Amino acid sequence: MFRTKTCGELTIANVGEVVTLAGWVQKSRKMGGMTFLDMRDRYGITQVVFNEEKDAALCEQANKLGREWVIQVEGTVAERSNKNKNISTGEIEIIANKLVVLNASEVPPFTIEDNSDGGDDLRMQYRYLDIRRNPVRQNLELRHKIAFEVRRYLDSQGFLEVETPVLIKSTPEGARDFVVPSRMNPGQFYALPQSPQQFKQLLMVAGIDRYFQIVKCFRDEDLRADRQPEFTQIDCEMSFIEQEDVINMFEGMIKHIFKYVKGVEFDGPFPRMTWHECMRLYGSDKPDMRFGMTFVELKDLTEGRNFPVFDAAKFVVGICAEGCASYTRKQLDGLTDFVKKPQVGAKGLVYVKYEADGSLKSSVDKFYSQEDLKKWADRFNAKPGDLMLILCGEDADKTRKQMNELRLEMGERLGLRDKNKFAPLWVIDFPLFEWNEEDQRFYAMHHPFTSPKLEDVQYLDSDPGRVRANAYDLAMNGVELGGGSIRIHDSALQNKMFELLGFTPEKAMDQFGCLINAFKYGAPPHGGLAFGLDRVVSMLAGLDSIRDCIAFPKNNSGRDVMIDSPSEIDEQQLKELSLEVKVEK
RNA sequence: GGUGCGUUAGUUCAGCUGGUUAGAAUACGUGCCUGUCACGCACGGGGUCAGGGGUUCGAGUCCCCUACGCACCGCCA
Repeated sequence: MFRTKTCGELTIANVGEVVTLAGWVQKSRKMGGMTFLDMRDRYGITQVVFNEEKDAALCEQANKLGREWVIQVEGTVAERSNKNKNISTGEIEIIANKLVVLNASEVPPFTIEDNSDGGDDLRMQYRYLDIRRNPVRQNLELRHKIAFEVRRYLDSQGFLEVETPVLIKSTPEGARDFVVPSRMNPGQFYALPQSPQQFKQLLMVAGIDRYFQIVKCFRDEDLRADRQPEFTQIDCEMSFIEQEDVINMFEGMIKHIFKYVKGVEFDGPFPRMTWHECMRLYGSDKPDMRFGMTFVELKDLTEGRNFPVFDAAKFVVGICAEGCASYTRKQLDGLTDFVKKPQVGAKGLVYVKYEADGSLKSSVDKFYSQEDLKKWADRFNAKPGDLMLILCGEDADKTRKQMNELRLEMGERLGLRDKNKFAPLWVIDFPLFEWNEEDQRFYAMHHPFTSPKLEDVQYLDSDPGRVRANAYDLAMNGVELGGGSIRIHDSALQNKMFELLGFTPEKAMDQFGCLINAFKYGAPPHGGLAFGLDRVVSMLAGLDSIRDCIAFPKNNSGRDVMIDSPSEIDEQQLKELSLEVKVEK
């Protein structure tokens, strides 16, 4: 037997037992004739003691060990004279009587400790060493636990986990597909699924009325801290349900996860807000609800005072930062620089300080009287000591987006984005279509199978932009955790949708023919949603990047720096695949 | 496709206005040390300053290009 105990389980209760441990050398401390060895495995750290006086040869052997060597130690559990309160095994130590080196190790390129000295890049290159560290391993443990609780909850609700294919058909709508050449069908390609959307709807037609799958999805788009080319969805679909049923079922799932994984319970049902309201109050469809600072519109109060910037603007919007009237010139300049960054894109920032003495001081004093500013302050519901920050612009949507950035920045600066606070929000009533300026046409905001609200069907032809969808997202702390919709199950309505989206019947048939045909054979009313597992895990772990909860993630350029992929393939492989490669420089 | 920041010892970083032999911490090695647990002390080895070009009497430092990394915008139904 390699080991009788792990490095994390021995306590004062085991004193006197003879045990065998196996693990890695975390560190050794030589104190004259005594050597203390910290031995590590997945479960913890146990101190092993070697004493020159008792066994000089064994002690000498121990002194030769280096970091990350794999060893096996047999010894007796003893109570320590000096206890270490920081670790669970800190009350005991092993008096070694036998030491076996199972494998030596080179000096690792970074320290395998909770606070490693290694940078991200290096840790990714040696991810198998990085995962030995507690913080990384704990994220993987959390991920496992969440996936486990998802299965436990959905199983208890009668859901069936069904695997769907990974090699499917490319559809040019939406994100770019990753494609895989088919050797047996020269010149033809599979695509990797961006989501199992069509398959899960087919499973509804197939009568699997409660389906889920924890499934890898692939999108060939540029990456971000919260976007990987391959990511994992908790993909779900239900039949004979309405939007309310879906929302309740999966609100239950999220609550279940938080309760059993994190010990967090939410008070009452999650709040809901329509998409339009979200955009009006937060300038975002995934607002961070951990703090206020909702938008206040001011255009009507700014007119007639000859301030050219506001007069020229079609839209004026502001937020009120509580207790920030004491902001210095430098801080305000910093905020102005922030909104002027190309990523935000505002031209400037107007501020109004509500001083403690009740006076109002602003960057537009020349144009607006105290009385004018008082009216603004009243609309903000501002109190003495508050700071109002105002942006304006031609385009209300654009200006709101800029204000959203500023609001989040202020939330950050004021410490209002507490990682241990969780503020969920169902965003409902998304628009069905989204106008694309570049292509001068409507696109489905969600996907082409999303059903319109019954009462809005009348506007499908006359005013498509006005049509709301039976679509919903779950946002939390400014992150979109998931979203979904009630699907169309009526062929006539589906054809209408394709028509509005500019599909000819032939093109629709070519791309979605299977689903269209399936709908001829008794498709039940159905709908569902999908959560980003990586994002859910990151949320519970308080991570800034989903990379940290993925065992082997890709870097910013979509590369796996550990195995060095993607890579070129040899001529023979290309030939078999009937491919020729031409890389333009 | 674009913007910003970065690249100096194994690692994380400092290096000012261009000026003698490029530093610190940590890791590593050697020695001392019998209750350490971020052990301590002493000594030591360790550098293509990302690569290329330019400016200059002189470049880690200034300029340009390239590569790579990170964050973001576009993109992500």
